[in-house]
Amino acid sequence: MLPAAEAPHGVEDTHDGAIAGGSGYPLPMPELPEVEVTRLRIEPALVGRRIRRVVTTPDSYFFLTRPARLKRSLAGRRVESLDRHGKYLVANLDGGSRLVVHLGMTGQLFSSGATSVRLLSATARAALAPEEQGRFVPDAHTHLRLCFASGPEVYLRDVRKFGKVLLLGPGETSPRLGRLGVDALGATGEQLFRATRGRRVAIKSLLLDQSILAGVGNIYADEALFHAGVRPRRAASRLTQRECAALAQAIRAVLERSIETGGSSIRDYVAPDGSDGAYQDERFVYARAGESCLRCGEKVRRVVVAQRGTHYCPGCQK
DNA sequence: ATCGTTGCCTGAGGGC
DNA sequence: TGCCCTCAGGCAACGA
Repeated sequence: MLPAAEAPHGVEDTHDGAIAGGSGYPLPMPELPEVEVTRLRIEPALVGRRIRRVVTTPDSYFFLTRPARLKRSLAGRRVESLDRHGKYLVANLDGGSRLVVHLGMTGQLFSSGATSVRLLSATARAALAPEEQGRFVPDAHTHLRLCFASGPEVYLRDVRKFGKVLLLGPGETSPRLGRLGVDALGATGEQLFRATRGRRVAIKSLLLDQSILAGVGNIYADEALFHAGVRPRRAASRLTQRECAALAQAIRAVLERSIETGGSSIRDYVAPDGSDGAYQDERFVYARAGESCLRCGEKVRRVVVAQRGTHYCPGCQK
């Protein structure tokens, strides 16, 4: 795939299917695979480049660092590297400061050099002048816009503003990052077994706890529990060592597989270059309530656990 | 310490 | 057609 930064900064390249709506499935959120895919795709447009100017929307709770300080501190900084911790993206800047981004539920990080951009709300369509058909124009949801001396700009767009952006000074730490548990890609059965001891909450709730495993969200929690054969409402403390091993293995497998296929994109997730992830086609339970289990044929059920839609197969999961 | 609840936000979709 | 209502949910803060 062509790195986003190599695509010409022009209308033509953003033309094809640039603006599109959703497909009608329930809202997923960017989880570890989507954030990792975003990281990989936005990296070429960010790393090695020096920020010249920063444009933001008005101050709001989206900004854990006030816009005025963001603009002041980011201007002139060069992006040295881009890391991911769980669902957080961390841009390391020269001088030692770090720009931290969380995509929340509807966050989109992409560059104007992307080959196409699938925007989340239809209102953005109205922002497109006819002569700029297909080319992204920063709108009211575009909370952060990074301009460089030349070449593509980088946008952080978030319709619902559940995402967050903050700037850490040299050596400064963040409770948000500090609280994160082990990255879910490296989850082991032993870690999971230890973390579940003495915990009476549903195993699904525990999987969503970012201080234990960082990166698992609603979709992959449901999918991993399916593959491990564990019902989401089981008390965490009741899982056996063997089940924890199976669950850790399932978590790693679904996350890795999703990264391979470009991340889920049922509706809200949008790759910076607009390409769609295909993992949605490999879902066994998520958003399949009432449909037949692909493995045993029983009807997939939907319940609410930890205030979140939760899907499982009563035939396959015990 | 752990657990459950609340609020932040806005678009989509259903019902009438 | 269009309005009103509900739902979706990551995360931190809060109260029990």
